[in-house]
Amino acid sequence: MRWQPDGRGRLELAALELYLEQGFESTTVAEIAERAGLSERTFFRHFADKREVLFPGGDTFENLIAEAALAAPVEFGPLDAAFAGLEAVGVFLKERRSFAQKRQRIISATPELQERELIKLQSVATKLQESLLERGSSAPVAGLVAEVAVAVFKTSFETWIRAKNTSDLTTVLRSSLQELREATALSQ
Amino acid sequence: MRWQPDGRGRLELAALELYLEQGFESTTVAEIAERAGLSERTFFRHFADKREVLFPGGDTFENLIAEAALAAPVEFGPLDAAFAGLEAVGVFLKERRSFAQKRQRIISATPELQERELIKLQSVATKLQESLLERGSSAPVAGLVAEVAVAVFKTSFETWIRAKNTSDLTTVLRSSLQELREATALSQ
DNA sequence: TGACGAATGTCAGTCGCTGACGTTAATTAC
DNA sequence: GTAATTAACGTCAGCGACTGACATTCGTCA
Repeated sequence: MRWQPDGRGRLELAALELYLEQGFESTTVAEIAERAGLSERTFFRHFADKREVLFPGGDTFENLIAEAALAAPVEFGPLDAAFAGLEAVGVFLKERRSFAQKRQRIISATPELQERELIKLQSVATKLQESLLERGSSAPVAGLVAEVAVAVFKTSFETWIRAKNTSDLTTVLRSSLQELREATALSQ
Repeated sequence: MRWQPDGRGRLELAALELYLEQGFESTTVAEIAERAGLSERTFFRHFADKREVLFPGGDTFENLIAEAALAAPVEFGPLDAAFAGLEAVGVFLKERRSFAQKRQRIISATPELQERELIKLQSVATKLQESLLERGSSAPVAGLVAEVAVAVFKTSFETWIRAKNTSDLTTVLRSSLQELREATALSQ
């Protein structure tokens, strides 16, 4: 075989390493390609741009959430259904915490990458909204709840990533939901 | 005087027009500068990049929200304080609806610009969080509520922009908050 | 008048990214 | 088993976003 296997994976690994070593901005796509033993042009065949290499998996993430939300018990309201979706991610990330931490360190240091992450979360919200619509929510409620659920996810994820002990994202999610309910309850 | 006045303003106007006429991606910074009677280099002295020209005002927006949230009555809980901040934006945008619509048409057509908009909203959330902290909220609650408030703002703003009749953003915000409270209330 | 600073211009250069075209290797068809 | 097809990669040329360095013009103020 002329080519080493899994060129795409090698590019992802090389990019992660170089972004950690030198920072995102001072790393060149040519450098990444070189470390992966490929050409720059090939990098752009695998990834739309220099940032996308840090966001693999495409829409598997969104689909995971959407499906789990859809599969939630019928008696669940939209918010609980949405959270059933988010908890599926919690399970998914359980084994990948250290990778997620490395990745997040890079993203936190780079506004460009934060933008990309935010738009990914936005598409999660959109997908989630569709699920809630299918479950019978009205359009305004589905949009609102999806957006709010993702907002809660953001804060929970951040807490989970920063935690010293290896905590459970699902647990954090549940307590955030609890806090949300308290904060939205009308003060009596 | 050698230079026409308000170069920056001319660049903003030229950019808005060209983005509307030809789309964001097929518009060149050189074109914008030319229409404004300036050089490309000068464009980049006024704006960090090609997108930023659509987001003028810097952080006046965030400050407006943060201050209004801070000025809310002491007896308000964090969520209501946050909404007091958002309503200040509602007032601010009242007279600028048609401009906001043009701008939003461009943004909606361009993922790159959506990314930028999202990170602006993120910095609003951060600023808002600081206000809530000053009001005495705990860190987790402030973060959560700020994030959720901005999420509600996003859906309200979208509704307001799309409305056929010239509705009031503040009104939309209030009804969204009401919907949020219903959605988070435990189903009895 | 002359020194200084603010806004702009010019130029060269790097880097992200794309289109066009050619090459190699595995697979599939016959 | 050979030929056609396809998938993955390489090379090259080129555009456009963005930056650094240096020069210029104009208003201002001593």
